[in-house]
Amino acid sequence: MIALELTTSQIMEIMGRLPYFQELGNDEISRLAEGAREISLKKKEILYREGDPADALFTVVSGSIKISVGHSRNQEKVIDLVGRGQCFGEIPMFLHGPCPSTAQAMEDSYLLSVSRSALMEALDHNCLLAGRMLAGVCRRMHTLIKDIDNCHLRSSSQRLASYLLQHRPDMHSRHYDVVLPGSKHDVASILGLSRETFSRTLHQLEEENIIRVTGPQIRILDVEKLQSYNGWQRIERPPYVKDQ
Amino acid sequence: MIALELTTSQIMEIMGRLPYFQELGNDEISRLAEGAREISLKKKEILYREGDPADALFTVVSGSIKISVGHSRNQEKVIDLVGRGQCFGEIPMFLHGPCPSTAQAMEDSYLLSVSRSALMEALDHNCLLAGRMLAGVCRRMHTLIKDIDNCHLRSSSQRLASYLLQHRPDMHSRHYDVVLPGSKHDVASILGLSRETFSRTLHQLEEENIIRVTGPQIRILDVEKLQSYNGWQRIERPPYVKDQ
DNA sequence: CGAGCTGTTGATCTCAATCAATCTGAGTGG
DNA sequence: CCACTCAGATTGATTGAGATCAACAGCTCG
Repeated sequence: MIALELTTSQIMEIMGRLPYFQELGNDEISRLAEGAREISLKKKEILYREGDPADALFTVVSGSIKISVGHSRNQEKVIDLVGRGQCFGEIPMFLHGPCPSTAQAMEDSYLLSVSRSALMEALDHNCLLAGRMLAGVCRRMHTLIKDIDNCHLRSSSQRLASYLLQHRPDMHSRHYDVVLPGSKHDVASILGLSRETFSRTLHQLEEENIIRVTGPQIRILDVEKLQSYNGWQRIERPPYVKDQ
Repeated sequence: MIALELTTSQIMEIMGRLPYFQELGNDEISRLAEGAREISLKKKEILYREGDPADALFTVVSGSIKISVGHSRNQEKVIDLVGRGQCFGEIPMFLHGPCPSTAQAMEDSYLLSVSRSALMEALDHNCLLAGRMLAGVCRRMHTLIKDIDNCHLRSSSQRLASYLLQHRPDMHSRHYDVVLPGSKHDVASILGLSRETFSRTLHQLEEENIIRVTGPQIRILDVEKLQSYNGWQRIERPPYVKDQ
């Protein structure tokens, strides 16, 4: 992990283009930039571990970061894959507690970190920023809930189908591509499957001509069949009646 | 679902005591109260379902609410049990989208709802409120992440042990009680177990004199053994070496 | 009382984890 | 250019934990 020496104005330049901070007042950004650092991570490098203290919010400028739990127990479960422009680390920031998760670079990445003090200062004066952060955190929570729902579906093919349908660009597209946001291992972990099961399930759906897999790209050929996996089982079991 | 006819001043009285809104300016509260309604729910009554539109934030004044997903598919997975003073419904509120989950009263309950317009108005002017809501949402996300981690642990006894340890009042207490926040069925669902497996696991730990179960109350007798379930398995598998 | 709900216990079965082996392609260096 | 390594992905065989099915015990409530 390398902290680069950029000038404040360079950092402001970068921040001004990030979703959270764009269109904020120039003085606001400059104060935030005072508490900001740029961080360079090599592929596989770990930014923080579960339980570490934290006093900064991170934004991905380039590259991608894997957020996971259970890393220390050797039972990694991926909860999010954060791409460029997105933020992470809100939880320890606002709860003033240790990190609940581990953050690891999936490829060489540049991050911008903003210190808690600078951020809190900005939040005290700028409601626009607060609103964006609320929306941001809610969005993360929403995908988390979707993933929980997904992992709770019984069969592996249902989970995969549901995942692929979640990434449908719009309600009416019948064919579309999904590019896996990480290695098959990591995506399997998001789905709560072992990499082996994930691989098998992928091939199973391919056999049935529902999808076509080309490396990390999955082309959806038959949305209806995919949905039938998902919407299946509408058990309307008759109520149990004793002696009848 | 009954919307009671309370006077604005009565609502202000109630709001002033809720965590999110206490200590806000009187004029702020009165404007929020304009957009507020009190809602009465009977036990088992559903406030909203997955996919419903929503334009209000809810706070539990008394009673308790179960938040779950997959309700419509007959595969309910409980993601949160919300008690008095706590808020829910932030996600559709800030994402301007449909509810990702279902909210159902676990007992007769009173709620206060605040309309989106009133809340947004307040957030635009009051950074204190925004900060509290950020902390609130982050806290919910934090427990969500803990639960995901938990459900990903292999054995049922590990999950139960981890759950019970999460509710330890402080790091040093060796004996303590955990009162289940809902029916065994619902708690089992939080742990990602069937109620049958949950029951069996409970009795298994009781057999080993680690806990004592009395209805919804669980007394922890042996924290160390409980921790050994959790911290167990520190697989330090030697790296695979071919022909050696 | 009987209906309905929650929780318990027993028997069975299924699906995904696990172990193990192989394959592929990218990267490295002689 | 080939040999070698290494990480990721795949495929096969096995198995065990937990879901499911089934029956029942308590309990509360009208």
